[in-house]
Formats: sequence, C-alpha cells, structure tokens
Amino acid sequence: MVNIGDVARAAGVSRSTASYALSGKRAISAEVRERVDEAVKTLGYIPNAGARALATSQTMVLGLLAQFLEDEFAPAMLQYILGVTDTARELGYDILLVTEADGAHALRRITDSRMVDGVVLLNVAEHDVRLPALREAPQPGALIGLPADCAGLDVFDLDFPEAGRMMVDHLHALGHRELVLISQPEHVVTRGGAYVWRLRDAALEQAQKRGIVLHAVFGESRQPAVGRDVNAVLDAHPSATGLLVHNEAVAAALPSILHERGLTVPTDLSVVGRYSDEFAKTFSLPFSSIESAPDRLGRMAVRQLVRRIGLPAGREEPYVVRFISPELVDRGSTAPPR
Amino acid sequence: MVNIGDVARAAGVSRSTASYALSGKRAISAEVRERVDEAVKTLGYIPNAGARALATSQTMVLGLLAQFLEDEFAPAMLQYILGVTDTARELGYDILLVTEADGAHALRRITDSRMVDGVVLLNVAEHDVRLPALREAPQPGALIGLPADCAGLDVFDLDFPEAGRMMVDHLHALGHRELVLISQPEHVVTRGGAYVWRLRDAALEQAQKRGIVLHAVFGESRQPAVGRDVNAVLDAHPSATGLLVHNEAVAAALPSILHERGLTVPTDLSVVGRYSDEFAKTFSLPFSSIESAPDRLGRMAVRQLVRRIGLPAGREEPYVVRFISPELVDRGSTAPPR
DNA sequence: CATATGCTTCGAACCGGTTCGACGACGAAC
DNA sequence: GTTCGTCGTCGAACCGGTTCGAAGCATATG
Repeated sequence: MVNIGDVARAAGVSRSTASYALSGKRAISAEVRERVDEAVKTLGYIPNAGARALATSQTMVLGLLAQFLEDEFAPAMLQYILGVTDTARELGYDILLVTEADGAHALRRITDSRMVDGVVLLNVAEHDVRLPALREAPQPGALIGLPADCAGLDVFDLDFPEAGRMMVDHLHALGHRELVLISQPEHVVTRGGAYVWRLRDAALEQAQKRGIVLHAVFGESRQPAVGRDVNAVLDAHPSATGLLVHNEAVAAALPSILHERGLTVPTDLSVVGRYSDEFAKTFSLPFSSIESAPDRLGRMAVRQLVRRIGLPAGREEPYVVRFISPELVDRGSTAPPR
Repeated sequence: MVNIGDVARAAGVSRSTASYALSGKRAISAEVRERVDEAVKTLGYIPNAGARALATSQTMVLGLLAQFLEDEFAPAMLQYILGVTDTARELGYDILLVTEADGAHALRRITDSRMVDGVVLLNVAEHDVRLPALREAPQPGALIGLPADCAGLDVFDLDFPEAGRMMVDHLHALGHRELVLISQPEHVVTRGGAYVWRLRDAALEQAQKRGIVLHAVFGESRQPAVGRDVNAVLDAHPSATGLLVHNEAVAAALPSILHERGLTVPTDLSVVGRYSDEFAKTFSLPFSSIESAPDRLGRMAVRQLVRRIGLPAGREEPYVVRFISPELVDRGSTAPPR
C-alpha cells in the first residue's frame, strides 16, 4: 500500500513537506504543492486512518449506541440512525454502530480504546445505565431522549408534555368531552421510558384544566394482544368520542379494528396519534398525528456533538437541553363529536 | 490516558514483555503475567485502537454498506443490519455503518484508508456499482444479494426461484388454477433488483409446467397508489382464486383492502406472501408467507467474511455462492378454492 | 569445565502519519 | 556590507502499540 513516504519520494520532497502540502498547515510553494498533488493522484494515495488517528488523536468516527429493546418499535429506530449517519457524513465523520445489549460496557470499550471522537446515545432511559460510563469517558456525548439528570450532557428530545397538551386541546376545541389515551405498554415505562409518563401526565393535567374526562390506559405492543386490548378499551368507554394513540402497534392495528367494529373516522370517532411522519407513510395511517421528526433530532444531536468535539481543550461551552416542538399533521381524522 | 508503558512500569517489566504477557504470543513466567494483569486492572488499561491497527494492520472493524433506495422497504433493512452487527460482535468485530448514496466512493474511502478489515454489502444489485471498487480493495467482502458476476466473491441470498416455485406449487396442490403474482414496483427491477425477476420467472415457468394461469404484475410501494393499484389488479382478474404477494407495501395494505371489498381469507381468496418473519409480526400480517430470514443471511455473510479475513495471505479458499432455502410459514391464509 | 539448550526478558525497530525546531536562501533595511 | 525577517523545506521526535533478534541465566550435556 502506498504511504506518504512514497508520495514524498515521487514529488522529490521530504515526508514532512508532503504532509504540510496536503494539510496546508504551513506555507508551501505553489510548485511543490502541485508536484505533491500530482503524486497523490498518480499513486492513488489515501492516508492510513489508524496512523492518522494515532498522530492526531482524532479518528473522525462517532459512536452510535442504539439499543433494541423488546416491545419497542424497531423500524422507528431506523429513522434516527439515518438522521445521525447522514449528518455525520456531511460533517466528515463516519459512524460506528453499536447494538450490544450491554450498552454501558460497549460504550466503555469504544471510548477507552479511542475508536471514536464522540458518541450519540439513542433511546435514553430516565436512569440510563450508559450515563455513568459516558460521564467518565474522555469524549463528549449527545443524547436523544431525556434522562433524569442532564448535568454535563447535551440532550435532545421531543417536547412530550407539550405533545400531550396539544392532543387534548385539539380535541377539546372541537367539542369533545370524553377521551381515551392509549400509551405504550406499561413495561416500557417501568424500564425507564419516561417520555410515556411525560406525555400522559401532561395530557391528564390539561384535561383536568379543561374540565373534560381523559381515560389513560397502557396498550399492548404485539399482535394478537393489541387487537383484543384495543377492543376491550373501546368497550369499556362507549361514550368516549376521541382517541389519543401514543403507541405505534396500536396505531398500525387500529384501521382494521375500527373497520371491524363498523366505526368510521372521524364521524364516529376522532383519532389523533403520536408517531413519526415516516411511520405514518410506511403504514399508510390515515390519522392526524403529532410528528416526532427522528431525523431532525439525530441531526441536531450530531451537530452539537461535532461542535463540542471541535472545542479547544478546557474551554467548555454550556451544555444544552433542547426540546423540539411537536407539530400536528392534519390527516382529517378529527371532527366535532356527534 | 494510560498506555502500555505505564502498565509495564507498574509491573516492573519492559513494554515488550507487557505486550507479550497480554497477548500470550510468547512464553511469560506466571509471576510476571500476574503482575501485568494486576497493573492492567488497577490502572484500567485499554489498548489504543489506532496504535494497534497501525502495528498489526488489523482494525477489528467491518464495514457495512447499506443503501436505502427509494421505494424499497426501509424497515426490512434493519433486520439485516441487526444480524450483521450481532454476529460481528460475537466474533470480536465492530461495525462501521455506511449509508452514503455513492456507495462505490464510500467503499473506496473506508477500504483504502484501512478503517476496516472487510466489508458486507447489503442489497446488492445485478450490476452493482460497488463491485468494481470491492474487487480492487485490499480487503475481502461478502455480499447479500446476487449480482450477475460472482467471481471472486462470497455471495449469500435467498433462493428466490425456489420461493416462486413453492408459492405456485402450494396453491396448485390445493386446487387453484388461476393465480395473480404482485411483485415489487417495476423501477426496483430496472434499478437492478434481480431477485424480483428471479422469483417471477420461476413462478411463471412453474405455473406453465403445472398447466395453470399466473398473471404477473408489478405493484406500487407507496400509499395511496398501493390501494388503487391492488384494487385494479383484483378487478382485472375476478376469476383468480389465489394471490402471491412479493411486495411488502402491498402485503401491509392488503388486510384493509380485502376487508373493504368484503373478501375473507382464505374462504374467498388464498394469499401467500414473501417477506420476513419479523415483518409479518410487526405488521400483524395474517398471511402464510415464505420467510426471507434476513438475520440468518447477515449471520452467514459475516461468518464467511471473518473466516476469509483470517486466512493467511496467499492461501485463498474457494469462494462460495450460497442460497438459503425458502420456508413456508403457514398462517392459515390458504385453502382449496370454492 | 566448557558448551549446548531452553526459558524469560529486554532493546530496538517498525507501522504511517503529524508537528516542532532549525536551517538555508533570499530580499529589505540600515 | 552586515543584520534582520520571512519564506520554504528538512530532519527528527512522537503517538502507542507489536514483533524480531539477541542477551542473560539456569540447567542439562559431553
């Protein structure tokens, strides 16, 4: 394999001169620069990543820690991953994808061995086991998902409480007075998926404030339990006129369930969901929904991470906790109650 | 950061002795080995990946080149990715995920800069632009998907022709005499997704051999086109009693479409799909289907890739082209025609 | 007693980049 | 005609591992 010594020899200069000609970190005569560029092209020189990493202590690689938890909707994760990889490439970074079950251990491995310049943590739980490892790591990290303690971390997430309030207000404004909220399965919450609580609590509070009834239940996430479950919920609250769905599996199953029950949307029932735009497209969901814009979150996280990596040692900028505002996409699944 | 020199000093030996004690590549007295292990533990030493890569020219990283093509079903890709990452970790490798649109360029970048010891190519097209780059690369590669020319490559794919024959035979055996096959969108084929042709041609041939009628059409892949399209197909062939679905979007939309048309499966219509088990679970699809086992393919590809990486230079083993046999999972969506 | 043998350990070179300090050449200023 | 500063280039050191050849030492052998 051709190395910088070969380039230097071909251009008739020393290795250091070749290096400077390529990096531009010192003034080099136009003539020499040209000869070096020429040599690079004819020899097809590409710098060895390991050697460069050793010399500069920069790998130009970011770690992406995704965890695929049981009963969470895996395809949704893909949108985050794509947002992160695309943005990283734009900024000159490659992505080391880590999906190990033991996230804390994996994080330590890739940071301590200096394989990465920084890490993005997906699907961060309230008391995420990866956070202690991240705080000890020499590289910075960015989180997608809100933990209990954000000190010293850059955190990005959807504003779930605001999403809950929006869903309630939207139906309240149309005249609905009794709603049902179907959340993610309860064990997703106990495992630390605090976003479920955050949306649910805010929705309950807003309902109370508006003086309307909100039945908040947890839904299943796998067939055939989903179908049975949703039917039971609808049976239990026959007078409810609006349905808030914060559960991808329920949303995906809902069209056939309503069809079977002979219910038409929005005439018989108004429905508002909470999932990503991409999800709605993939599943051809006809429900108005609050988008979660996973690609945008991934983009923001990587941008901030790279900015922090670039910071000169010692000069730390203040850490940010940023929530993106939910947006309701109207697909015509809501109307005044009969 | 602590390096091997620190460990050596703490153990009272030279750097080389510390290295040998850790790698076990030369005999080291039990006493010294213990002192080194002790030092490693108390200092929390983890070798620098870049330095090790430079010295050994092994990075213990595999490149994973996924391309997310328009109108192909993205979530399906996730299963491949997980199969690959999990297997790689089991074998001691990490995964560099590359999703750039210009796959050939990206491949050259990661191989020539020695960031990876080998690559896995997903979603390989018949005349894949990445293959020339792979053949020139100094590292080996494994493909998932069958290209026109497999020379010098390890290739893994589902046996699509066999899958086509199985679908036809299954319904033929039940007494069906007129079938419809809905494939992926036509532009997926023109872009090089030869698997569509391979299944389709084999199905047509088998139908002819069995003396039954098979209408082969291309389906859409996005709503609302999918719905219109499937309805048109069903309208055009009212006497067909069996439906073969080689199109994820169509399969996902089919339950509601059939419901709307008042058709019951399998009483009015028998349906056989061709998609992964995970896909069927996620979408709660009630159709019998031929599984594609993406995780198994990913696993096989990584195993073979790692085996080839481990081969001593010069000693090349014969390259393999391996097809996994399709398996029909019965979900009760087929019956004799009325 | 001299030499061969085996077991441990060490020193030095090497992998392929980057970067610091120094040096020679040249033109400008005094 | 010195002196100074600037520009362009070079040599050497360094990053943190691995690995080869050799050396030290104890024991076995002739």
